[in-house]
Amino acid sequence: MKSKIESLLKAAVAHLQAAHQLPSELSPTYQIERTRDKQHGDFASNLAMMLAKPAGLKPRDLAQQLVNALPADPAIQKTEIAGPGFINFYLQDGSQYQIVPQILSQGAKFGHSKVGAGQYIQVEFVSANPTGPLHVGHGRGAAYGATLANLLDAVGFRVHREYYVNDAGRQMNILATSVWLRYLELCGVSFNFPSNGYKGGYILEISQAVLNQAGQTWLRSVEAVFQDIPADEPAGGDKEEHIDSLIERAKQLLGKDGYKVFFDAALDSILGDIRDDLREFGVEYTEWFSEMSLTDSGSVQRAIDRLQTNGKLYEKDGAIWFRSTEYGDDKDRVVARDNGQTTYFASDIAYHMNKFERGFDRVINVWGADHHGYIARVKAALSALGYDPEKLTVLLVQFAILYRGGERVQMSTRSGSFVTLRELREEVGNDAARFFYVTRKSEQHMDFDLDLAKSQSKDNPIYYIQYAHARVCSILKKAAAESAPWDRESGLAHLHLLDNDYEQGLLNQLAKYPELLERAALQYEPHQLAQYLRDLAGEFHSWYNAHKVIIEDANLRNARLTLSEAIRQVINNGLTLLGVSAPESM
RNA sequence: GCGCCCGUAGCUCAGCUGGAUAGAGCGCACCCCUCCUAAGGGUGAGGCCACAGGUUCAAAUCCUGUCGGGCGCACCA
Repeated sequence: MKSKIESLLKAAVAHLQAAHQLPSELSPTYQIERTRDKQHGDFASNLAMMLAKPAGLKPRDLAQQLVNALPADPAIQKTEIAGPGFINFYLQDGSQYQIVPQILSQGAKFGHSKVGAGQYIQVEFVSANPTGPLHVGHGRGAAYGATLANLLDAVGFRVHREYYVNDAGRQMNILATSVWLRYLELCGVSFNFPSNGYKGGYILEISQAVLNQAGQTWLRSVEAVFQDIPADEPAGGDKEEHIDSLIERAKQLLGKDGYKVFFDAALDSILGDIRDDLREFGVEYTEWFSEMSLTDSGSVQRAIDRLQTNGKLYEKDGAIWFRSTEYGDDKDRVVARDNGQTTYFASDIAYHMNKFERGFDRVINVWGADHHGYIARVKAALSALGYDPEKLTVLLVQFAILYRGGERVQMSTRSGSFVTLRELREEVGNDAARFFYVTRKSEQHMDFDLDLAKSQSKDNPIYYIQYAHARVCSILKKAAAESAPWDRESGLAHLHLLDNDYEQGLLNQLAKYPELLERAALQYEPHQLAQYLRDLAGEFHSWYNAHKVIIEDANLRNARLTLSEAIRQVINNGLTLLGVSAPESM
């Protein structure tokens, strides 16, 4: 409907331009919105106010000219000029009912569109280091990224969902070494565990698994392990030097194959756990992209060479630096350390180069808000490589703060007392977790009330929406049981009987759904869909309480059953995009 | 100190990419099931949209500054 009105207005503008009443070089943006108040008709446009100045006319006078030039259309009953110069459109009586047969015939596809025009878009999200289980912070990124990808899919983009696996680099070495050290402890060796090592309980489980499988093959004496290793921090040394030396010692004592046993055991176990966790959370990926593959395939070196060729690198203090300040970054960044090791940032450059080489029309990164400082350097790298940094959008997700019993749940990575995503899912359920995570704007700090997410009452928006869905199912069942089953044809033929304010409001709300989806997708704001569903469920519950559906009058009954089914379909479609189930009974 | 995000009802948050009287839920005070699931509905109170300037026919929305909160500023990942 909006696009129809837009084309009418365009025609009017063109007509006035042809008559030289408007300058010909105008390229206005056509804003047509649904009115909030029925007194202002069904749709309104502010076009006359926007064009008043360039046209040299008073807004209301221009509005009058536009209205005069507007082609007649059967769907428009009348237009009015109101307020400072709004053009209000009143739809032909009866047109509001058209949405119902549309919903019924399109079913699960209702609301989908083609605005994405098949553009190839990558959404990279979560990408947590495989050094431990996902925690509740990652959960928000997962829910947000997955829902965003679903939305983009629904409006016609070709979506590639990707998880970047940081399986290379120092943290992985610390992890592998930690597993080996725990293994040594299980073999009865006694020593002080490095303060910078990974201490979570899951490490011990991996060590135990290696022990079960390989026996004491990789047991080395405490003397061999710790001889000439610089002191750890509690002993007055440097914890970084300490752990780095232990990593080297592990590689040396275990050999390439032995070290790989621990490295792979750690990676496979933790990454496997992350995959299971996300799958159970309803999050699926097109691709799990390995950082190691970038090094192995020479992409990292290739990216560095390309920057070198473009004159964007220089050497200082033995390290190789990238001139990111040329592109607005705060300072230049190191891509290769003085010990020859390439940095994490170098991998990141190669990864983003790879993304662009794969030919995505658009690339979206969903990052934790604590990474915002990296945006400038990554975009700088893209520019320096000769790509358009505008094609990359980085969306930041703020952390969620958990509350239980009105108290903030304390979390800290250092003490290991963080709440895992799995614990959250087990406590509140997948549906509530998925929904709660996306009810707020992603860049908004969020309070996650665990008690509310668990409560089974109208206070809990997810139950409230699911209950609306179940209620419709229940009505349809009840109607069939009372030998007054829903007659779809009769219902569609008598939609005009739906004339009270509740029903009119519901029809209007349903008609908004396709526009809502499009906006939520293009603005990358899944929370709009969550809000919408809450509103739709609310209007449905009010109607349900005010008017009975299963009544004697067969025509009105069927019309109401038809409207109910349309509501159910839209709620189902929306919940599906959110990754939330739509139960038939509760 | 510099950069990014955020300040809307007592609380948690929307506010349709600048529009016509600022919305919802919770909480609070009342009310509604011989009636399709009360896991629901209704009524009421509650706001100088942090503050000060500016742009505009029009600002919660855009710009500048101030104050307040969060997060970043490694040859770590």
